[in-house]
Amino acid sequence: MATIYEVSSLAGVSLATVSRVINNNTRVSDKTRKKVEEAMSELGYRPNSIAQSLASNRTNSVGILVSELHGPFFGQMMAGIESELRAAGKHVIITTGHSEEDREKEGIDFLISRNCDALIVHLEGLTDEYIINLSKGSTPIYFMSKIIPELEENCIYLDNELGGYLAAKALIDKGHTQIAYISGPKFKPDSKDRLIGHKRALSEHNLAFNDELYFEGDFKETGGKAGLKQFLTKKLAFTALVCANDEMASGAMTYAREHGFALPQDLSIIGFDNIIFSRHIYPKLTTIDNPVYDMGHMAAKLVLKNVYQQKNLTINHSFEPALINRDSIAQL
Amino acid sequence: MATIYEVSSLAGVSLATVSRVINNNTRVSDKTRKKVEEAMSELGYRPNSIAQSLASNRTNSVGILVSELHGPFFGQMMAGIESELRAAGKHVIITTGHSEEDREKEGIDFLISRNCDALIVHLEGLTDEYIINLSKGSTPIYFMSKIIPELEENCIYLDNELGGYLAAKALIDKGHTQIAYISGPKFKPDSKDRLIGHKRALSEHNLAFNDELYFEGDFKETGGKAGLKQFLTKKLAFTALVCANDEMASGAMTYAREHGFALPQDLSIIGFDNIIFSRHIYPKLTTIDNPVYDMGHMAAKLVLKNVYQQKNLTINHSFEPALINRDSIAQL
DNA sequence: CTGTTAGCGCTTTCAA
DNA sequence: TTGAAAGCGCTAACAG
Repeated sequence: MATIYEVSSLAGVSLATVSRVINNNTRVSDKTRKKVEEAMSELGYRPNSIAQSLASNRTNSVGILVSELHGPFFGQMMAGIESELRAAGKHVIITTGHSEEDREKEGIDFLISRNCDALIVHLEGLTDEYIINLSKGSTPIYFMSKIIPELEENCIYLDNELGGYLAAKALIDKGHTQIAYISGPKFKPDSKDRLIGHKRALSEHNLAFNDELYFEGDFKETGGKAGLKQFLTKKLAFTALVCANDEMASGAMTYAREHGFALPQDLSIIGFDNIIFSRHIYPKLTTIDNPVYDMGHMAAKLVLKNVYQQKNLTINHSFEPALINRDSIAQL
Repeated sequence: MATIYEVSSLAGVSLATVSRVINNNTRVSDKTRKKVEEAMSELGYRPNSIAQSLASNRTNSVGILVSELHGPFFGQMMAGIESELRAAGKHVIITTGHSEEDREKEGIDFLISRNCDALIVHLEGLTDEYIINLSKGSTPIYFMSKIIPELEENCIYLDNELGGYLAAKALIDKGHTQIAYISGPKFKPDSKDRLIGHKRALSEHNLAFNDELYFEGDFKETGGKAGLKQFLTKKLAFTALVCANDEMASGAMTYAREHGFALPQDLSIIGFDNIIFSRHIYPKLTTIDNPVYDMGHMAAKLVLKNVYQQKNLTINHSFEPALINRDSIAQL
């Protein structure tokens, strides 16, 4: 591989000049620039990005930490981030935290030790305290689907409360009054906020929240099954079920059908997230859209603006969920 | 951040010695090693990986190119690769090619210019000729779900022919003789091989392949719908449908149900890939397992062995698909 | 507008 | 077993 030296001697200019045309930032005369460019293409020269990084203290890489690499939620998120960053010539280094405190710590350390210019992370296991402390380090960190008051400027988040509200309202609007609720893990803020919104919708319509019809799930298929099972064995009366995400909704549907329910006539179900498959399951799932892809885009823009000084980027930190009407709610 | 200099002066040894303990390869006396380690931890020293890369000409990063970041197939693949590599202290730089020739080229260039030690790629748009030429470069490249005879040692692939065979056989074993087939894009080797296996199963059972009951799909939901629609408008008789992947199977199911079919009684459907959601759709999809996660693992091992000289790694290049029996095939 | 000259922080011969 | 010293390929003052 040709180096900058060879280019400079072939073009008959100095190192610095070649560097300038590579980074086309300072003024170089057109004539000189042309000479250099010719020399570069003649030698098939490509700058060594490692050397650039060492000298400039910038790696043009941003570290991403997600809980899992698979799964529709993170897939969309990564796709949103990567497409934006890639277009700006930056690359992404991706690692996983598996929603566990230790592995998240480790993942972040890993990324930081890799000299990423910035991090975009989706954290589920770490405490806010730890996170705030982390943010004092020299690597800027941005947070997906999370809001930490002290670090609000670094967060991109969804209005989960509104989402919970919309889901409940969709059911109420179709005449449902006995509504069961399968939540995500209580320790996750998303779960809490969605539930708060749910309760607000209920009380706005003078409906009481029934603790018997509440179950704490795990955001996975199994949680949906377990929750519905519990409601059913307790022989509770309800016509509708809100699941705090689509995966649980899918699990609940499967369980319901296995136990003789006709869907949605015997039981209306609404999910949350609008993952790609929600329209493939049967009946097509009515759900709340969670614009993760867009949020990924926005997180990337935030980095581009703050870390790479890109101009003219409008940032908005808060995203709104929206109801996606499909076939899983029956009119009562 | 402390540098190696500070460590060396605090420990009262030379640069070289510190470097040796970092890379704990050469012999350093226990006493010296201990002194250095103490100095390192006292300063909170962490080697600068960029500088290491520049000096050693190794970046400890492997580039991954997938068609898409979302989608269950690539998610599993990346997860397999990342977990193995990460455990070895390597990191992955991920980018996308969107199945298009130009973007795949560009993605590979991008990764190479990033000085990756190796590449693991899933290519769909590039010609074998181009690929073979690429392999002559200095960055070793490994191929997922692909077999290029000249580069077989660098490929990890599935026996698609066998998969196609197993799918057809599953149907035949349940008494089906009129079988429709929705293929993936013809230009993809996977599509071709699956079809070949399908035909072999047919002829082994003295069944003729009916061209009328063949449709070239796109490996997406829409392909499944379009294919089934065509068969239906032509008013062809068939009791079973094989779809060359699960996404198309899901699309076909939706279409069938919208047109009054009871599944699987009126139409048996089998998919291919065993993506996570195949067990969530209704009826639960009988399909052919494609062990992408394991294949990802293996690709990572291949890199660890060949590029990072890790020992004791058994490599096998070829993987076998297997039938996953669920509920979407009716006994005739 | 262009060139000179220090480094960036580490690895790696080569000697001792 | 340890140290000295020469880079790795580039950027970024600074000077001209």
